[in-house]
Amino acid sequence: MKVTKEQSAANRQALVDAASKLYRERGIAGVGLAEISREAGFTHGGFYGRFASKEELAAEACDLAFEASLSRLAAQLDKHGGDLGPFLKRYFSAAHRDAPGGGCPMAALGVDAAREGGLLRESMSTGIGAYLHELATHRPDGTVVETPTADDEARAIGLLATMVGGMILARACAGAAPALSERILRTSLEASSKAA
Amino acid sequence: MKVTKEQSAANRQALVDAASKLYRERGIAGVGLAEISREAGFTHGGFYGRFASKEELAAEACDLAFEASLSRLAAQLDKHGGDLGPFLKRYFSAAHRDAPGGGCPMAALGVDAAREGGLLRESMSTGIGAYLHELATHRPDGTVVETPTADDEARAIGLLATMVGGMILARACAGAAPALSERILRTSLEASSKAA
DNA sequence: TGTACATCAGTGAACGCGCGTTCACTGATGTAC
DNA sequence: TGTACATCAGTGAACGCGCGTTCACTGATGTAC
Repeated sequence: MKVTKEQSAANRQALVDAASKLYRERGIAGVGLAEISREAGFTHGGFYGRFASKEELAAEACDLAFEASLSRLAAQLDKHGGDLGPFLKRYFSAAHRDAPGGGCPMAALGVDAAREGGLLRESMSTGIGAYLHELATHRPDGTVVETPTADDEARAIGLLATMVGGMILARACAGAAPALSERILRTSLEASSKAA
Repeated sequence: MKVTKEQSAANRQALVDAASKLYRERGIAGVGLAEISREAGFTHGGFYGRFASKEELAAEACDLAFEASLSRLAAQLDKHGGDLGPFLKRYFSAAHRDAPGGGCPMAALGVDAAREGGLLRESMSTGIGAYLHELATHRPDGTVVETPTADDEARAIGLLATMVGGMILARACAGAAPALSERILRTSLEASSKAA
């Protein structure tokens, strides 16, 4: 049955929402369109009326995850006068480690983007660029620059590498080596706080 | 047809070899047992005479990748008198970025270990621990300690996080944003060299 | 050392299942008069 | 404003395919005599 244009747009968005969460939790290859459709409240028959392919959904799901992540970063920076500390503390929390579905798109989907290529890698590349820009323009002393220097860029890349690597390592041994996982979180937080 | 015990052991090993490469290239969920068997030169019918499950193969494939990785690290440290520089230069090379199948198990399978859990996460946790130990016991000044201090541990974790995160980010935007990918490799190398 | 036979590594076909994708159909929406 | 009808969002069933796993079978290996 047909629904209103607004409802239809909301329904499409519900699919992207569900995909963004499930893909970050279990990977692109780990979740089927049927499950995503079910999670959003639909049958999967209508999928190809809304998306050209699974790849397109994955790319939009990645975009959405970056939007949320970037606005969280911007909000935290804004709230604390440019101090990255509070943001990093949340980033390296056990809560974030244990809930990838709502967390950092790079730690959750970076490897998938490398494997899948195509639209997802495009989205991921754009997102990484935007994230680096946000980090680079906010200097440790609290000042904000419009055009970051090479040093600003380098600081941002080092910081982001520590964030993504630390989170992936902490997740990779969570449960199996809990003490190690905690130590990785704590140490990565210290290392990134010093750098930022 | 039956084969000699030695041949049978070699055949089993060929499966682990193939799995170790293919899983690192395309992920655990991205490669089937039939393809791995074919790559090793067999039909997939005999698989369950050699392994209890796909999970068991994945764990052994991960173990093998760590063995190779750790001995490469040890060999480089040995060759250059404890200097990590040459190893890091190879780690952050375009060659390593473009050939995950023979490369770092943490950058390639860390996220899969977090998703799959079970035996794979056990293997990954053990491997991460061993890798961190190797890094921690080799100090930047070239000396080797038997029992690393908390500072040694922290240095190792910060270093490994930069390695894994930098490699994953470089791979995630390779092709789609080549200049950015190169910059991530170069900057991560500088950041990790300074830390080590 | 030579022969007879039990073992078992590997084959090939099949299992139920979920995958991404397609399509004929339904019926409420939104438009034309 | 009220009615007739075309549009099209969403349904439900089906497609071919590859998945992990199972199993009856084959025939060379390795052992017992």
